[in-house]
Amino acid sequence: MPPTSISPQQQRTATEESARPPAEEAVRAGDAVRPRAEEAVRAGETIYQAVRDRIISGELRPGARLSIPALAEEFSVSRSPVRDAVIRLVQEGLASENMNRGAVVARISGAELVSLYEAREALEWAAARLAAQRYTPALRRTLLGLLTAHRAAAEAGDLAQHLELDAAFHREIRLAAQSPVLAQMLDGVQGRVRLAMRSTSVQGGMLLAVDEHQAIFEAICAGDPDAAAEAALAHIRRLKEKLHAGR
Amino acid sequence: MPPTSISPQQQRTATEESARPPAEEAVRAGDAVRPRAEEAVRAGETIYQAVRDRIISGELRPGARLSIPALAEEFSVSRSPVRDAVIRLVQEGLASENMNRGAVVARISGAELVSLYEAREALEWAAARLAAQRYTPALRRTLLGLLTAHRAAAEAGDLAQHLELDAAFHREIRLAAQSPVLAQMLDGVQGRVRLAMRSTSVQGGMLLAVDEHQAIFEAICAGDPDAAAEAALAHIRRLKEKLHAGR
DNA sequence: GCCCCCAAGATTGCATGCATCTCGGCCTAA
DNA sequence: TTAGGCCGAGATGCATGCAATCTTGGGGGC
Repeated sequence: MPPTSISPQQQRTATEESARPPAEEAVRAGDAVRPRAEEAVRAGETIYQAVRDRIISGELRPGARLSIPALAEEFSVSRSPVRDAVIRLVQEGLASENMNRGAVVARISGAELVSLYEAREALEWAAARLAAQRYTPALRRTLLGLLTAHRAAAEAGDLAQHLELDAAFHREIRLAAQSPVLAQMLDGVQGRVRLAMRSTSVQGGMLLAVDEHQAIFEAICAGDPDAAAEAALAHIRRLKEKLHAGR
Repeated sequence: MPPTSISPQQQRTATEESARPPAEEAVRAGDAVRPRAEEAVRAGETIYQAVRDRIISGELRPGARLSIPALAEEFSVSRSPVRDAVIRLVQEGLASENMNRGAVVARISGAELVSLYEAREALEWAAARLAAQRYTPALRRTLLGLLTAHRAAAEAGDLAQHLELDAAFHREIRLAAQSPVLAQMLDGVQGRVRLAMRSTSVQGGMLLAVDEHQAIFEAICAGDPDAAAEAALAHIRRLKEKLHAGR
């Protein structure tokens, strides 16, 4: 299939690949007047999501150019929706741009990474507290499953699985906190942290991370917000201090 | 003067008001080859700032339409930079949009306001801690000046001054924290909180706020991060609980 | 009288044109 | 050889065109 392709959804100038299917326009008889196109998502939204995924997954490294014409051609759209997407990525801090020189995937400096962790400390602290306050047995089951899998992965030394399950654990907690603003901020921080990790590869302590997660888990299940918050804080703070050391 | 006017800076299609100054092009002799136009800011940036100010200042109420053609005409630019600005405002949470129906100034629901305060609790908690760690005498002087003026305003019952000085106090602390990510998040939260206050007018406790600020101030000046964080937390938490009550 | 349908007007989202800007390579001069 | 400036290719930021969609008010059907 072609590299990627946005649902046409509207606007078919038919400049190239004209030869449009002649009478295909009429929908098969019996159909409703308009299938309504389920959701009708904007092209700009699709591109935003796609490029964001590439940045966070590491497919696009820090410093990589986000060329608007190139992306436009790749997604088979004009430059407008691509521009919209890039603007959003810049606003989000995942890309940075210089006047008249386009945007590049952001390079997270050491100082900014520390700042990110300072923010993350506070946010995870709050999220764990709220999660403990809003504890449900379903949460316990979910977290327990993640923890078990995580410990197995850590003992096996599976780094990819570790990263995946670590992120999943934190994601569950911020979902359980049921605070959309907190969750959105943590999402943003998480994305930028992952981006930064492409540059400064500070990893390790997989089993220690599992133990700390377990402490958070136990405090949440005990319905002890203060203990949960403290455990989360200690966990993130340790990661932050590893950054200082790893510098 | 015309309502607003973006620095032309580039692009002069010369559709209207053509009659361009003929030989004015050549700079006065002796000048550098190019004055470089100081900063050369984008039109979209100017519009973003302007509309953002209007939203936060309350000139544009929640629910007000952000009509792209109307704004384009007002600022005497095309729709493109206006579109860019609106996209950024939506991304920031100050506006919301429905597919094919444009954007409106965001209506912050009660639930979202609570969530905003949950996040603000955490962020102010962290900012006060960092400010205490990074204490300098200059910070002491600045905060002391603000506190004195704030107390006077509160005793005089000057609501506008109270709001102004309250915001200034918190701004100083998040500057003193020297954590760009934290500061940016607090900015975003603060903007949306102000927006929400347009709908749910819960105010009061000016003198109490001053007292709480003083407690934060004293802890910071004492170089006690834990006490500063706790004082800030208590301050925001009280405001949050007033929301619950005021509902 | 009330409701549904529909057409006009306005607006959105995307496509595209265009002037300016930046950057790389090449040429000239020291 | 190296420093410095000129030129061209490509990209950016803004302007504008256009089809599809949404909104709104009035007319016809019940």
